[in-house]
Amino acid sequence: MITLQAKGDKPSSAEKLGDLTPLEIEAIDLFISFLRMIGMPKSVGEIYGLLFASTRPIAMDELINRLHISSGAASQGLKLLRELGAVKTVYIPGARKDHYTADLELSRFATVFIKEELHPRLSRGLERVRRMEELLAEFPASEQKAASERLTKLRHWLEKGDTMLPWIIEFLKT
Amino acid sequence: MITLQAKGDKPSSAEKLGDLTPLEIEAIDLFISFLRMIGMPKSVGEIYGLLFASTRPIAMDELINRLHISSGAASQGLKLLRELGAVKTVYIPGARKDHYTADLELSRFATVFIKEELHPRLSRGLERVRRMEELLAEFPASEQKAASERLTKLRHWLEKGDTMLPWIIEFLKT
DNA sequence: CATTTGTTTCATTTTTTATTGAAATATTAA
DNA sequence: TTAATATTTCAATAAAAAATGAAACAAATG
Repeated sequence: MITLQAKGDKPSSAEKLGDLTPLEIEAIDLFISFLRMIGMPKSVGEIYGLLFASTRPIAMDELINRLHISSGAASQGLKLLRELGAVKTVYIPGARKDHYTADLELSRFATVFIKEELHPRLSRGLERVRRMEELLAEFPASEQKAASERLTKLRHWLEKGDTMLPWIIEFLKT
Repeated sequence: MITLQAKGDKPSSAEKLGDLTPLEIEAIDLFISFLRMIGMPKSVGEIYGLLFASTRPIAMDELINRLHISSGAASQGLKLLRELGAVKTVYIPGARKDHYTADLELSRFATVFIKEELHPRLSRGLERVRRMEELLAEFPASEQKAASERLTKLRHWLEKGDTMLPWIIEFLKT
């Protein structure tokens, strides 16, 4: 593969089918790292990163070529990002292929993570604690006290965490 | 393996080398789910879950037997939890083996995650954005504006996120 | 409607992450 | 000491997660 780039070249000239520019690489790296934190595979970070770095809309085959990912990964990654609302399809007159751009509302990632991962887990956690508190009733009195203290502590903590989520969402949105 | 438990038995009788009680199972499940979210393997969740559910200190071989995990997983899991401060060694007069208890300061998990994962990533992200803003200088004026808007937006968002972390830590602690 | 082009699906493969358990090391007891 | 017990380490293995790419499907073109 050709990785050369004429010396004086300013970015944007070597794009399209060429290799990634330094700026693109930085952006991709950044989003790989962030999206991985909320459980997304590398390929999704790459896709969003490249779309974020690029002003003009990009078609799937360009993502495949420039990122060197498979069509499967590109298709699934785009689907996921579209479902999140993090990527939009752009209409380009006379273009056969679909073209994509990054939606810049970054809070979306945090929000989705909170709503779909964190909050449900806290809720299920709280249910569980209640169930545990019931189970505790059948314990010998000797153990009841210490155990129920722990459960109360755990419940308080889960409740507090859950209270916090809407704030965080709000704060990040504005 | 024996999984029976006489009908009238109240918990705590079948412990030690027996199977897990319903309460323990709930606690373990809960902590597997939570600790997995901050990137810890199942075995660590199991260990902390069992220690949390148990009032009395537990030795490593009991963890191994009751959770059916290997000595390696037990040793490494305990090491990690000790390093986090989430598990303490308890001195028991005349006991050969080390005994462990769960530290109940649950905010510790969130705090560690924030300080060791989230904050460093935001910092590195900010560095990167600055680097990108420099790279941008070499761009054709036509692309400069749109791109620099994005970077500014990204930078603001990272800064805002990073501001928030100390609050969250504070709030969860109290 | 046939053909070309673009996209999705999903069984297979690759990569990454976690677990195992035997051997090495450390610790306590006799 | 030495033997017995407890713990850690780490190469090998297993399990989980992600990526691949060929085949099925869909959409646009002429």
